[in-house]
Amino acid sequence: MRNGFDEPPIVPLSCRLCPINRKTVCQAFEETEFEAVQRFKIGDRVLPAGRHLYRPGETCSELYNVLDGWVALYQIIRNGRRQILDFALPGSFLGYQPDLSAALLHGAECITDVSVCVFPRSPFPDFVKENPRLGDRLAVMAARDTIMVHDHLTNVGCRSAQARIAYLLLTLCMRVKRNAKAHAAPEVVIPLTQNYIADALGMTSVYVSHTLRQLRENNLLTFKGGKLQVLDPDGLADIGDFDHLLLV
Amino acid sequence: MRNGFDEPPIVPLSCRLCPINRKTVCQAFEETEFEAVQRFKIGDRVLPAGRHLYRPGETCSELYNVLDGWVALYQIIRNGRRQILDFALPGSFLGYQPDLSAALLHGAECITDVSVCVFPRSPFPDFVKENPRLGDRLAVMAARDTIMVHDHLTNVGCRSAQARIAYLLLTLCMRVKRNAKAHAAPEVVIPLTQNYIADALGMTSVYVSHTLRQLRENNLLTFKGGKLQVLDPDGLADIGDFDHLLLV
DNA sequence: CGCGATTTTGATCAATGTCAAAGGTGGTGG
DNA sequence: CCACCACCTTTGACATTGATCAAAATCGCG
Repeated sequence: MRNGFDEPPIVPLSCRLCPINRKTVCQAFEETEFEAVQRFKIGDRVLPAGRHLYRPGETCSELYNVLDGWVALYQIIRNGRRQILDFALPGSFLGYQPDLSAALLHGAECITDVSVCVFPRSPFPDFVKENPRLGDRLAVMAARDTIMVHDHLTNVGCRSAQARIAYLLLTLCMRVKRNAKAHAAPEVVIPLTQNYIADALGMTSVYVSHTLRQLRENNLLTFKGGKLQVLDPDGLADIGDFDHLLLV
Repeated sequence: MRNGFDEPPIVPLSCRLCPINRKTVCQAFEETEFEAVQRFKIGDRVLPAGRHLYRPGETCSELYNVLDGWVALYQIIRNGRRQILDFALPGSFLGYQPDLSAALLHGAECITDVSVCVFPRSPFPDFVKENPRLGDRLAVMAARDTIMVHDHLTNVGCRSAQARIAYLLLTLCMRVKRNAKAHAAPEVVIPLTQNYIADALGMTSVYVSHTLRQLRENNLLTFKGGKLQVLDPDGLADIGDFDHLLLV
């Protein structure tokens, strides 16, 4: 009903078997407490690519754990430009903010088909009070988000176009590999169009295309059809002056 | 001793009388609990302008509540450029991150003389466990920080030089006025050099100078010696396409 | 096969950076 | 009280990056 679309069906899933229960807010719970979470959650939901979980300025009655897929968190300003703030991957907790009943300042758009686990929003503060470790866990996750946005901001503010793209792709590459642990595929799936990359990095999609060609012509990488091949990791890290420090 | 300087002396202050005890993490405590905070804190400290609370890559044994003054949070990348992530004002809680024992990824430099309330770092997680509302409060504050960085990122990524500066100054103006409640002074103190502004907005200080002149010549504002006069609030909000939405 | 969305390419232009030098400003010590 | 120094700001000429516009090529999909 939200956004004028029919909502996809809700599919129940056991929290105990949830593939991301150690990565998201649920890490705050012991194995034996999962049934409380199970009772609290509304269910699971699948959204097609292009659908919005919520839009900037909306109020929302839910909170989301990303189970699968890629989500873009973004803001839009009056001049029409869009800034992508972060790409949310499985394990991200979406929609949390200081005042849960206030309008959301950012939006969340599904880049791929996405499945989420849905929490009800208004009872959430009480749920946190009943589960003290949850507050702690939320703080840690929010602090982690802050660090990621810091790095993103530094990328946008301090680097050239080539460096911005190199850095972004390397970072995403690391995140994807960390999730899909232990397989050294030559190709990494990064399902972004050049337009998403442009909106994330504060540039235009045609300049992204131009810059990607430069990187390709220097045999640093290949990026086509949402698949990234890093041909020269060291060269690319050098271009992107990627510090290898970040473990985020 | 840190940074090779002598540390300024520590001055004890009553938490109950603390001017910012309702704004920072301490908001989690009841009036009657303040003595626990008082026992936990190390003391207060005054640092001169230019001094660093901590630098990127350092480990740190403390956490800080800003009592007075302006602090720049920043990152530096290999090419030597610096990105200012946020300006911390009284009430900010500095140094918190997901893994407290890890090296800090950003630095904190005093823009003005600054006074802080100092917490010990390693006992902090236990302190949070003993005071469940503190975890909650930390989460809220971290979420608030995330929103502020989101806005900052959008500013840097989406706006022109004029708009970036207009937006930043308006935002800071609001924050300052909110702190020093209820006096409609014609001048607002924003103790930043053009270089700080440049590093915050991903531009050079000479272009900041140039752009400030444009704004001044259009009778939008005056900014000299760290004092801002907004001559044309509506015009400035228009240039900075400032949405008035944000209540952060 | 055909359509919409995405990517590519090239030409041109505007915004911002770079460099260099001159002016201001405030603080410190004599 | 003055002189000096460090730092900040201003200015102008020029270089460069990245945006804009427009059109063609490609891709994915029904």
